[in-house]
Amino acid sequence: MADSNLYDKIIELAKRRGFFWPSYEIYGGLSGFYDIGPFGLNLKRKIIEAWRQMFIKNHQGLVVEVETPLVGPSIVYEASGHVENFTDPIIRCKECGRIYRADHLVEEKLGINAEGLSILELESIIKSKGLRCPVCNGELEDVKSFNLLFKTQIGPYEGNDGFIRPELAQGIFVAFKRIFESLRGKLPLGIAQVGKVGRNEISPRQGMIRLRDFTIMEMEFFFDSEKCSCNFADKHYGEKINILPYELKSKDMGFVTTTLGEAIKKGYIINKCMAYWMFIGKLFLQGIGVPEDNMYFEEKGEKERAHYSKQTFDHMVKTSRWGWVEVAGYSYRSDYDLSKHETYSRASLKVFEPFEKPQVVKKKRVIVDKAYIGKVFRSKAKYILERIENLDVEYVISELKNKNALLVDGMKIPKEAIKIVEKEEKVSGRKFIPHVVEPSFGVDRLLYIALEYAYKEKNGRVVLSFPRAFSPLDAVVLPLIEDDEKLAEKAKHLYSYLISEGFDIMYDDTGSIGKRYARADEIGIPAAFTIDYQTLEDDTVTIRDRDTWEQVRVKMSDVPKILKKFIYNSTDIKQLGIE
RNA sequence: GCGGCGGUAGUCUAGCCUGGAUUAGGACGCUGGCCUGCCACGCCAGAGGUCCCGGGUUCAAAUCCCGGCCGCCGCACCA
Repeated sequence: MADSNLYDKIIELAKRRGFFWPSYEIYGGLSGFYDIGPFGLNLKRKIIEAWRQMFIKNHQGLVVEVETPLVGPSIVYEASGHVENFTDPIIRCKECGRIYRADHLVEEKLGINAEGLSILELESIIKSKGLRCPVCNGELEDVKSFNLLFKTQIGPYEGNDGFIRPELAQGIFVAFKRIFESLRGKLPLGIAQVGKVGRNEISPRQGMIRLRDFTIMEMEFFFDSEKCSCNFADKHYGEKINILPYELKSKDMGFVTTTLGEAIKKGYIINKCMAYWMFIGKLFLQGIGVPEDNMYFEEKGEKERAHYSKQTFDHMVKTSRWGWVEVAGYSYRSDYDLSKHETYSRASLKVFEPFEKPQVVKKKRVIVDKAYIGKVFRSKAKYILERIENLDVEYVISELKNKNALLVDGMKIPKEAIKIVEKEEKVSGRKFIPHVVEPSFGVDRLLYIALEYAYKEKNGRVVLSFPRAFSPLDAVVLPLIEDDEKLAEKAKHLYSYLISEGFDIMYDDTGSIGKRYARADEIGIPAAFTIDYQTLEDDTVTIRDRDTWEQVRVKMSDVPKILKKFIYNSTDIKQLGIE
């Protein structure tokens, strides 16, 4: 895997065979954008399907999938903290063009704590102190803010700004209450989404690894933080996990291999739910073809984490060109997002949990003589009543006791107009904001990684040995000889038959049979059916295994059944033959 | 964004330093023909190029110079 040319070979192959390539090529290309071609899209679709299987279908009743819009109004991203935290103040040198973080520059050069300062404040400090470029001593331009959100305008009116979502999560948080209620209010609940997001990276590199427009697969897993109910994690405590906790990272150690149970017990993973989904994520990547030794979970330090996160693990996978690459992040977002949206939207996003038995609580209440207030204060009455309502009962009691009256904005309400009553109240449950754990995968990175792990060379030929279920196509149908109408007729019949059975099939009759096998191997097609002269006699065909190049004969009528077995049960081809 | 290196048919590349006889050469792939009874077979013919884009220098630019775009590496950046 130390072959750094592997990347070049894959990029070349991906372009030539139509897996993916840089977008807008005829206009010179545009950094951070990639097109995905026919074979690449099939593969991508299968990766997404596998994720759905692992995270959603295998957890029916616990995890659901939704779809929310790509563009959101600015208030949503103000609430989520992205407008504020996704922005860096930057400043550019007029002479050499170097760009600095304006706040960092002020802190370093002037020793002023610049945290939280606005653009204008930074600007005036820099101007008044005559700060210049620390490298070339050139004059500096004005401070600008750089936000990684793609901004757009909604409708024809200026000022009605919107943003392209930088993650899928906000669409889910905003719709949480509706989804939760429509599913009859049960926790824990996972809400998943697959879709495109946009992040206006300053300078994307690394091809498919860092894009400005890409597909992610996310799940927001909502649970009651007071009783972390992820008991389904328990039976997997013996499972192996490669993990690098932050405390070990500073010691410059590599990851450690331990068990899920140990990682929780030692406090490496602070939340059981998170641990469980990390385990599922591990299985998912193994399915794509990444061996366990080539992946681990790396904890992010406090400053490296996103603004919403209490703990984050990056799911790292080894690549030939870039070493360890993050393909997924697992964040403990606590109740950060729902709380923020509650504040900004003024909608209650709390969940109600009934007690087993309603509790009876004695409670003092302030009863105001509304008729008196109305008569005396007239138009101010409504305001006064509202104010009193919001006062603490104990405060009212002590005021009445000490002053024989209650003062509201200087207005005096006599003791006689206020009564304190003690009442029994029934409390039937508690309200709380659920906590959230979020596993989030980058599909396009996985697409590249699937290719890299599938790439093999055999006898000087390239073979993409995808796990069979992940191959862009299921099988290829080949007449042995190019120009034989009888063979062609049989082959086309098999071709249509397999298509009608729901398989993704390619038909290839051009060139020598060897060349066509090679071609299919390079695309990663796991099975090849060859129609030869024996087929004309007894209706049998050969099935060839992409990885071993072994062949056995099977009955033509059995082909769909056999192909299904071959692809989904990882069956050895030798067990499929007639004898 | 800075610095270094690079950008030539679908793909990989020769040519660039030392500007002109190069009609921009080759390999693979592609198309057609012949051939072909199981692993990129052979022979023949053919199509395919804004030499990344723009400007400049020059009688003349793929070639030299400047700017831009894109890619790789390093730095910076990467909620």
